[in-house]
Formats: sequence, structure tokens, C-alpha cells
Amino acid sequence: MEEKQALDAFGALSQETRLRIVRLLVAAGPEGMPAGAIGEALGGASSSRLSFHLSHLEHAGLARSRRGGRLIIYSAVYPALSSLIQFLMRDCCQGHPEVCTPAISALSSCCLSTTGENAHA
Amino acid sequence: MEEKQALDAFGALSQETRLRIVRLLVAAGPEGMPAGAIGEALGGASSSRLSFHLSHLEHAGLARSRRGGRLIIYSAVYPALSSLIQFLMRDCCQGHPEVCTPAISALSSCCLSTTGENAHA
DNA sequence: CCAATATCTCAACATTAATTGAGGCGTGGA
DNA sequence: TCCACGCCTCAATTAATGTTGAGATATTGG
Repeated sequence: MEEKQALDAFGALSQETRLRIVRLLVAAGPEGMPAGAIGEALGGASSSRLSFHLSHLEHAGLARSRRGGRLIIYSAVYPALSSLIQFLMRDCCQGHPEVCTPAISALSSCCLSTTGENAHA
Repeated sequence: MEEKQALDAFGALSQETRLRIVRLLVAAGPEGMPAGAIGEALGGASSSRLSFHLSHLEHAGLARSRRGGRLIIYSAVYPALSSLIQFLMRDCCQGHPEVCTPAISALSSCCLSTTGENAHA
């Protein structure tokens, strides 16, 4: 991942509505969810505002859209999130792995839990 | 981590100079580096601009400073980065661990390399 | 104490981003 | 075909953010 992409991604994530959308989509899984459902989940977000932020996220590479009938379904772009994390933490150790392994275990606690009950620290 | 903190952190990371500073500090390790060295590493960044961005990062919780003689030494706050990653990816799987495990291995490739030669994908 | 170095603070200006409301386009059912 | 629904686009307004330059503060050595 290049710096420009990372800046776009972090810029996209630095806005309340967009951060909520991304986290919603991350939790929604690869299936994604329609724009209307996103708006409903967020509460009070006008159609145009939602649309603005969704297209912003799509342009930043963090979300993608597909049409399903008259609905437009958005989903998270997981590889972009992985790349972003890697970009941020690149060269993080310099001989001190203990400083960044917490990040790994934090992430692992979400995906590797066997019960489906994720760690919310 | 709460949403407000995450927004501040992402906002801090969404600016070119600040993103470079954070990555520099991440790579610098827990020792950190003095403000002057950061400015030099970045090239063309005026004193006041650098100071503005450093204090912005500190306020966002991503960097901390300590005085060492007449130098002020900045370092990355690794736990904040871990929390941020976890906050973003929370509930990421929903039965599809394969979508987020790449993020884990991306991060692991940095910290677990035995040679000290990190993965630059 | 004085000078030099390193860094911070402040205020004005320039730039960029977010919200709102009106209106348009594509889709599916009557 | 026509209407209703879901969502997008555009332009204007308002708000937030970054840059610059001048000056202030803290530390060390002479």
C-alpha cells in the first residue's frame, strides 16, 4: 500500500459517520448490507449525507457497492483494511517485538475465538 | 477504546506529515527520537509546523514526549495503536474468519520475522 | 547573567471538508 | 406505461483544518 492510499483511508475513517459505517460493514461480513439498512442502523442520517459518505468510503477503497434489485449493497473491503494496518505498523519492532505483539493478539482475539463471542476490550 | 478516541486517532493519521511522523516513531521503537531528528527525517518541515503536528499526535494519544536535556523526545504509544486496530476490526468475522486473518498475518509478518528483516509488502 | 540552541505558542490567512435541500436517475410492481 | 421507492448528484452554505511567520519559553554552557 502506498502513502496516498493510506492517507485516503485514514481520512475516510476520521469522520464519525464514516467510521460507524465501516465498523458496521466490518461486522456485517462479506455479504454487506444495503444503503437503507446502514442509514437505519446509524439513525438520523439524511439520504444525501449517507450517500456522500458511502461514496467517500468507496472512493477511499474501504467499501465497495453492488446493485441488488433496487437496493445498493455495500460491503467492507477487507484486504484494504489489512493493508492499512500493515502499512501503519511496518517496521514496528526494531528488536522489540513485545511492543507490537499486543496489536496482533488484539486482532487475533476477534478472529480466533471459538465461541463466536468476540473480545471487546 | 471509545469512538471519540478512535476518531481523534484516525484524524491524526489522516494528514501526510503526521502519518509520516507516526510511522517514523513506530519504526524508531520505544526509545523514540527528538523533535529535531524527526524534522530532519521528514525534510522541509518548519519548526512550527512540526511542533503543531507533534502536539496534535500527542493530544490524540498516538505519541508521547519527554524532555532529555534541551531536546524533546517523542515516541509512539504502541498500546494506542493496538487498541485502534482492535476497535476498527471488532466483530470482524461473523463466522467468516478468512476475511480478517490476512490482517493478522500482515501484522505478524512484521513482528515475528526472525531475521530482523521485516516484510514490506 | 548572557548568548545560543531547541522547541513551543499564537494569530492571521488559505484551503479543504461536511451538511443541507432540491432535484434527477434507475428499478420493479400495478 | 405510470407511479412509488431507493439512492445518487449538484450547488450553496457553514465549519474545521493546515500553513506561515513572528515571537515566547526552557535549557545548557561560557
